[in-house]
Order: sequence, then structure tokens, then C-alpha cells
Amino acid sequence: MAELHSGENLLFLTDEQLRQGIEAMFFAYRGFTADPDRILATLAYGRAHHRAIHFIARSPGTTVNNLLAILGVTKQSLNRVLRTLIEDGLVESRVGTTDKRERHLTLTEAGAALERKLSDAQRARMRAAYRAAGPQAVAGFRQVLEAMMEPDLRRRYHAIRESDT
Amino acid sequence: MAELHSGENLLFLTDEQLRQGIEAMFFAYRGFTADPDRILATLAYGRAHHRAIHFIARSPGTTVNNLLAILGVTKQSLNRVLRTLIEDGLVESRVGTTDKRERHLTLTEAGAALERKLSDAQRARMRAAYRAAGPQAVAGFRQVLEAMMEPDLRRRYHAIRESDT
DNA sequence: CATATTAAGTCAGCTTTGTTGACATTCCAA
DNA sequence: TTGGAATGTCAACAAAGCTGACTTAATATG
Repeated sequence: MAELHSGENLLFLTDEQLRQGIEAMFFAYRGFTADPDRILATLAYGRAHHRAIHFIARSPGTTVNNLLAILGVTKQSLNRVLRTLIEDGLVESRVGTTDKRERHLTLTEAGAALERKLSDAQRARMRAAYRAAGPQAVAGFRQVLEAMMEPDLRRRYHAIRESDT
Repeated sequence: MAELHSGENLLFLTDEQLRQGIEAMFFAYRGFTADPDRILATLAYGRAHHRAIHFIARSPGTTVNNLLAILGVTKQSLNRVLRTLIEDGLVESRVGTTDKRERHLTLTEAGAALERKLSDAQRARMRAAYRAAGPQAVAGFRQVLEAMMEPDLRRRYHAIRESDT
């Protein structure tokens, strides 16, 4: 097989290597969500709540529409999650000032506290993985993940970064 | 913040860097599953079917119990998926020879054909991402993903590789 | 040999999270 | 003023996970 390729720069693209990458992605994602999942289970919340909380924390005052585009679900699905978070006093929904059709979402103090708890757990695992792999590996990790995104989500991924202080 | 750390080897572990890694993981996983999802939707199958098909293809003759451990779901949940795949003639279940309690699972020709179709799509995206990022990035990508796995799944991840010819 | 354990399958019921489709409200803009 | 956009809500449904209880068959163990 290998002798069919011209240079060593192509060796890592064998089907077997790609399959291993696919499986690594699958198993790693399980680890990635494991810690927040455990916390959420004790609170009768799910991954959908976590995602909403995460991106509201990341872009305070974001609109429902923007959140929909980031999360890639229907408004009905997001609304159900959002409603429970608002009812439980974790998220605040304020009518927009310039455009009153829009609702701007922010975390309450309680919401921010839960966000911190979930984020701490997830970052701890990320930190451990980054430490174990080293800075160069981390750079590569980020490069490959970015290349794997759908173009419109890659744009949103960068947009979140830029809107940050 | 940064001045609290002693060396540049710690600079990439800021909360902001970790948050970006978390978001990259989230967006990339969406891309990772997008292509197979589109194919599965046309066939009235879901991601759960894909996972079962993938690991049966990877370890032909695997037992139900082994699959359960890899997928991390209950047998009731797996059974529902497996039953439809067997009914549809994509998976074959044979009683074990040494231990007749066990069922050994393999893909039929039709099952292998679907596996190829799904796998081709997923590998094409993986290949494009690998190409775009380069060999060194791929090595780092794999290292970080491995470090992120739960220990028991990391062992299984390696076991699949070793059982391969 | 008798009993316990294991592998697999099944039934019932429940939850989360996604989906469509239909419809109302509010508000901006042409 | 009328059309379209943003939001929200109701209803119904589906995929895919869960628990718990139970059966059957085969193997392991005392």
C-alpha cells in the first residue's frame, strides 16, 4: 500500500489512519462531555441546556436567532430549553432596545454560577489533555478541528472569538 | 494573568484558550457527523445505526456485549437498533461456536455496502481536514484526542487497532 | 449434579432532544 | 398600509437514550 504513495507526506492519509482519526473523534467526544453530563444529571438538565448556557455566557446579550444559528436546532427545540432556564431563574430575556422584536439573553447570577461549575469541569479535562499532549500538539489539534468544521460554523467560531474582549 | 506563569509552555492553558478548544470541539463534531447524517436521513436510519455498523465493520464477529461496552449504551437501546439492522438484512447475527450464549455480529454484503458509503463520506472530510492541516498537526490532533478520552475507552480504542490485521 | 452466573433478548414505560406544521403577535420598513 | 421578519406557542411525533422486571439458554462453579 505505502509504496503506491510518492512521499511520506501522504502516508498519514491511508484509510486506516483516517479510520483511527474517526474513532479517536468518537471516543474523545464522549470524554469531552462526560464531566458536564454528570453535573447536569444531578440537576435534571441535559446537554442542550449546557450548550445554551455556554453560548449565552460567551456572548452576553445575544439574540435568540443568533443562538439558533450557532446551535443548529429549531427554535421550538431551543425555546423549550430556554423556557426552563428562564423559569428556573438562570437566564434573563430582555426585549431589545433598538429592535423590540429581538430578545437579548443573559445569564443571571445563578446561571453564571452553574456555567462556571460546568465550565470548570470541562476545562479541567481540556487542560489535562493539553498538558499531556504539549503545546505543539495543541496547535495541531486546533488546526485539524477548524478544518473539519462546516464553513459557516467556522465563521461563527471565529466571530465569537473576535467579539471577545 | 500570563505573568503568573513561569514559562511559555504554560501560556496556552489560559481559560480563553481552553474555551476556544471546547468550542472548536463542539463545532468540529458537527462537521464530523454532518455527511453521514445526510446519508442516514435518506434511509430512515440515525447516528445510532451508523455507530453500530461502524464497529461491527471494524471488528467482524464481535459480540453484543463487546459492542455494548464500546458504544456505552444499554442493551435495550442497542437491541432496538440491532434488530432493525438485522431485519433489514444489513447485519447478521450468528450463535457462537464455543459459547452458544454469545451472538457474533457481522455485516452482510448490503451492510458492508452501506458502511462503505458512510465511511467514504466521513473519511473524505477527515482527509480534507488532514490535508489542510498537515502531518504534524494530525499527530498533535491525535495526541490531544487520546488524552481527552476516559481511560477505559482509551484502552478499547487501542484494542480495536491491535485486533486489526 | 444443583445452583449461580452470564449473554442475550424482550416488554413496558419514561425522558430528552430533536423534528414539522400551523398559527398569533409584534414591529420594522418599503 | 401592507408585507415580511423575529419571536413565541400549541400540538404531534420520532430517535435514541434510560430504568426495571423478566425469560431463555448456556456456561461456570460449588
